Amino acid sequence: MDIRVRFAPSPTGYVHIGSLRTALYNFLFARKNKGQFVLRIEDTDRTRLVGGAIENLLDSLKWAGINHDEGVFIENSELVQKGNFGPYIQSERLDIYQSYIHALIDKGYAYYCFCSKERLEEVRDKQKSEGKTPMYDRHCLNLSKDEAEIRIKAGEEYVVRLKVPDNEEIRFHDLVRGDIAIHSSDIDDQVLIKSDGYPTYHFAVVIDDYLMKITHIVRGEEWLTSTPKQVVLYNYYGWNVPDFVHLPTVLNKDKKKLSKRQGDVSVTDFLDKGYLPEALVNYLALVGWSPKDNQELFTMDELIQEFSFDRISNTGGVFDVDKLNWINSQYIRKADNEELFELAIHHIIAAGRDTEENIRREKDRYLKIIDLVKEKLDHMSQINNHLDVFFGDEVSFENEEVIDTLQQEHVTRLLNAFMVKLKETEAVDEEFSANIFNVLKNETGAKGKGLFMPIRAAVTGQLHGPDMGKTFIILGKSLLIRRIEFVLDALND
RNA sequence: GGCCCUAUGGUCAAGCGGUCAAGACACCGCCCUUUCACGGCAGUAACCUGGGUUCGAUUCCCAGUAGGGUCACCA
Repeated sequence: MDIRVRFAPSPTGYVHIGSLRTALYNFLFARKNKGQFVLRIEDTDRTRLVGGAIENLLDSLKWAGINHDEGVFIENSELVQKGNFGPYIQSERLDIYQSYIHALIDKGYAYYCFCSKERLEEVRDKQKSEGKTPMYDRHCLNLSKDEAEIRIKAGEEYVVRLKVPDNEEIRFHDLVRGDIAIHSSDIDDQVLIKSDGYPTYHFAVVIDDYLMKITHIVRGEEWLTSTPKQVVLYNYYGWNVPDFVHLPTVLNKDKKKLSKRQGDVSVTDFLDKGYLPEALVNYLALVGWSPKDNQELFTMDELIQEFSFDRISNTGGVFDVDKLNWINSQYIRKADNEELFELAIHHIIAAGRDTEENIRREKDRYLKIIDLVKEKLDHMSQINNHLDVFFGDEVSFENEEVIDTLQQEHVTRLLNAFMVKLKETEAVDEEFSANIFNVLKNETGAKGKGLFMPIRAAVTGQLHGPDMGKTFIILGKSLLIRRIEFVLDALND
């Protein structure tokens, strides 16, 4: 049997990082087993729809390199659907759900319910106050078919509910958690069709997974306890139950489900900060799954090669930004400077430093800077922290220590000597950079930190930073001269 | 509260009856670098508790405890 899996988000906004991991695991499993990966849109809650959410979702998946074979795609900024099991958007499958719900009602496996929301509320409140688990009291279970039809014709609002079997142990197998059994008396008579005619998740997911021939349902752990409801449906229809794989939750530092309040949770948040997609995917793969050996850095192909459900852990994992940063920094160091430049542009503009036009005009210079500082970056938005040093005639002193360094007695003489050499040289090139400190040492007698630090302080305004010689070359002769002039003036005042 | 899942260092995690209980991130120290970073080396730090089963439990079973999930006409 061909392996078929699906990722089935609802278009209610940004893509959560946990969802991305679910999509990733589905994708890896499909690729590893030469199966099909379907993208289905679950938009049955008409009240929570967010415009543009599907496009955003598709963009995020594409950015991450998680590609599907079937379902909803975007082409020439139009949504299109591909595959033999469509439509892949649930709101376009209403007639399908209707026919399947009638089969259920006819067999007595589902029933009409006319209870008002107010009544349901009352029943729930009463049950809660008695310390019971709130559940539908089956008030409408025994309405005759005739009566139901009369009330429907009269225009009364209704829903269709699942008739959960009495006194039965509902069992299913999960590839991560093993055998799970829940007693039917703990399961509510779930609404299957809402009063607006749309199906609920629990109904639509079963119909669609069946019709789309899904073999493995890989989804978040939050679905684990509602799985029996779906298993009941499979049994009523006489369909084979697919394999379930419930993934451990991605948690915050406080071990709660990762949520927006506590920082970045959406894929676009990470894109905006300048994380590389390969790095995010690499890190995410490692929260909840581990390889056989101790490998930490994976290409997508390597992940596909190594991935298997039996190495998924069964405990929720905290999303550790420190480790993400480490992985991202590894990728940045290996990345091509051109690629990093394109990424950096976005952040330099966002920081209000310069226009795209100007940045591109100085591309060569930026490429050298990036090459020099990329090993200091966790993510590309940090590029801005390293740019001041390379731009502007004036030097801003980072702190008191810098000023103390420059106010040492020998420094004016040292800087003047440096100035002379700068003016003498044709260009500040590698040769100049390689020799200048020795020359200054011989001429001024300054040495060690007394030589090196004042120059660094004068040129950059800081006491630490990238290699001095390379910095000289990037700055160039004229800019260096203007800066030394600026500092000498400042020291005179 | 009912039901379900889970329990190894601060974090991710390996382990699947007998190990001095891996590795990575973070942290600390040293080396390299006349700075910072990178890199290299070393270090601190863990099997939730109590009962069983067993010659022997981190590993299997039960209970407790703790954490998480779920109890909607949301997914």
